Formats: sequence, C-alpha cells, structure tokens
Amino acid sequence: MAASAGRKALAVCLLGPTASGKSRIAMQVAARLPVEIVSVDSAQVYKGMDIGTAKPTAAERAATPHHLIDLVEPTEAYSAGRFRSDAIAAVEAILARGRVPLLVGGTMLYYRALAQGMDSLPEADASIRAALDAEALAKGWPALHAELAKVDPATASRVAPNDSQRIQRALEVFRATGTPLSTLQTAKKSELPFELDAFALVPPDRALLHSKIAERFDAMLSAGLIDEVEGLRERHELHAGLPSMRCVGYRQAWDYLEGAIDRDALREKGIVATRQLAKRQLTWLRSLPGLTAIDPGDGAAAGKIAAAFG
RNA sequence: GGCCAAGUAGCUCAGUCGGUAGAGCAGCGGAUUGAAAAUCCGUGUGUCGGUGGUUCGAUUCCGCCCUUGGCCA
Repeated sequence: MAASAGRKALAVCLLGPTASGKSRIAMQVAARLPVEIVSVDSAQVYKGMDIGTAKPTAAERAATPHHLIDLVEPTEAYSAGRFRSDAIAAVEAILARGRVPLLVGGTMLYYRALAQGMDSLPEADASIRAALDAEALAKGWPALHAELAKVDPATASRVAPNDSQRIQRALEVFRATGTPLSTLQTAKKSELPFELDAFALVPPDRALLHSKIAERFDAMLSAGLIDEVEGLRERHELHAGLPSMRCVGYRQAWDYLEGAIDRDALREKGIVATRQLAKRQLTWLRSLPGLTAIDPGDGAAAGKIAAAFG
C-alpha cells in the first residue's frame, strides 16, 4: 500500500521489430545501469527454441538477468493474459531488489496488454476449441461467423468471416460464460503498480531492415535451426498447429522436415515470413500511443533510454 | 555461324482473332483483448526486349536487331 500521492517506481520498455537491434541496445543500457531484462516476446517463452527465436546468448544472460524466457514447453501455449501477470510480477521483483527493470521485445499485443490492461475474460478452453475446430472443418468459418452474429452481433460485425482465430475466441467465450464477448469487453485501463515508459525502435530504411532479416535468417540456418527443430520433434509430441510450431522459422523448418518444401524454399519462405512479421510489428508501433521513437542507428539511443530512468 | 523457342508487374506466368493488359507470389497500407513470430482485411500503370514497316490505331501482324535457353554445325 504505497502512498498514492508518492511517485511510482519506473519501468522502461524498448519495443521494436525483429532484427532492429533491440538486444544490442538493451545490452548497452545494461552496461550503464543495474538492469534486469524482462522479455516481451511470445516466442522466447518456449524452452528449447533458441536459435530461431534469437534468444540472448548464455554470456548475455550471465551478464544481465533475463526474465520471461523459457517458461513453457513447445507442446504448451502461453498467452497475453499470462504475460501481463508474469511481467508485473517480474518488474515488481526487480524493483524490490533495488534494480532497474527494462522490458525488451517485439510482441506488441503483450506490451499493450501490460500497458493498457485486459478485461476479465475466461482463459482458453482446449475442449471448446477442439469442438469449434471440428465444426469449422465441417461447415467452414463463415458458418461459425454467422452463428456468432446471432449471439454476439457486435463482435461479429468487427470480425471478418474468415478470421478463424477471433471467431473461435468469441464463440469460446460465449459458450464458456453464456455472455457475449462484446459485453465482457468494457472497462479497461487497469492501473499498473509502476510507471511504464516506452521507446519504439523504428528502422528508417525498410530495404536495410530487409537485408538484415535475410542475413539473420541465413545465420540461423547455419547455426543449426533445422537440427534444433528436428531435435524438438524427437523429444516432444508436436504437431504443426501448435503455437510454438507456427513461429517464424519453425513453421518453415517443419515443412522442410516433412518433405513439403526443399531447402531453398525453406530459406525463401522463412525470410519472407520474417519480413511480414516485421511489417506487422511496425504497424503496431505506428498505432500504439505514447511511444518515443528512436532510430536504431542513433549512437545515443542507449543513452536516451538510460536517461529515461532519471 | 544455322535452326527452333522464349523475352509482358520485383518474381513465375496468362492474355490481347489489332482498339495500350491480369493472376499467383512478393511488396505496401491497415486491423489486432488469454494462440499474436498468430489470425485476418485492403491494395496491381507496367517504355507488354529494341527499332523500322503495314494500319485510323501495333504489346498483338511483318522485317531487322539485341538478350536468354535448346538443338545442329
């Protein structure tokens, strides 16, 4: 029960698209301040998925504590809701240690869930989802969209007839609670127990970003991405529909190991998927309010972030 | 050197029985509430290889040239 009149402790977040140099700058900040890093990354939560998710190296993790990495097995799913509570707990623990919390990542939905809060909604229900998948297979998603329109017209009107994931979620919530999703999505703006400042790393040159993406994907391949996926398949009961195996690079390596595509196609599709990811991330960054944009090429970038801590 | 085929959007190609052209992919823009590295929506002007000719009009027909494959020497 800290005095509400007092100034809250501060956490700073560094967001950016893939291959924009987030980790590099985070390490530079860590060289100036007693930083602990909180990952804002939906792929780095998976154990054993190291190469394709560009996890920090052992040396980096030894030099600076990293949190919210290696949380679940590739057979499991994580979620924005879990991220929000895990991130709040991690930041509070860092603050309690008298250290500096720096959130770093590229999963903007997670950031928004943290910064803006989430409505109180039921968690994913595997059996309802399985039932909906079966229905979709038989009738198609537009039919389920029509069904959604009957019970939750507000949600149906803003979700496309082919948006399988959102139709499924909306029907899942309705079946689980008997209440339309749109009714449950109301007040948000839940308060954070700390102040959160955010920076957005925005590469000014798209062509340059694209060439970095290609370079990095090639580096992942030569570092053994395919072997990593092969090993995961040996050790776990995986399938292509798992969130972990839908991650960029893993999905393409999976197709390659299944014999569906050759190695050239794996490389090409992997690079394309990474570019498309980066584009969506940049769209997020343009739409999120309150971010301070910085150029990754700015030599003073780390200094500006460090300065934000006051 | 001769013969044949192909040269159309960033890529792979379709097409125009002569009225200046369209798909897929890529790219670009957008949405985004417990799978989000996911899921979905929107977006197609390009000396139709070059140059002459025929024609009211040529990317389309004809000649020549260039390039790239293949075959023959």
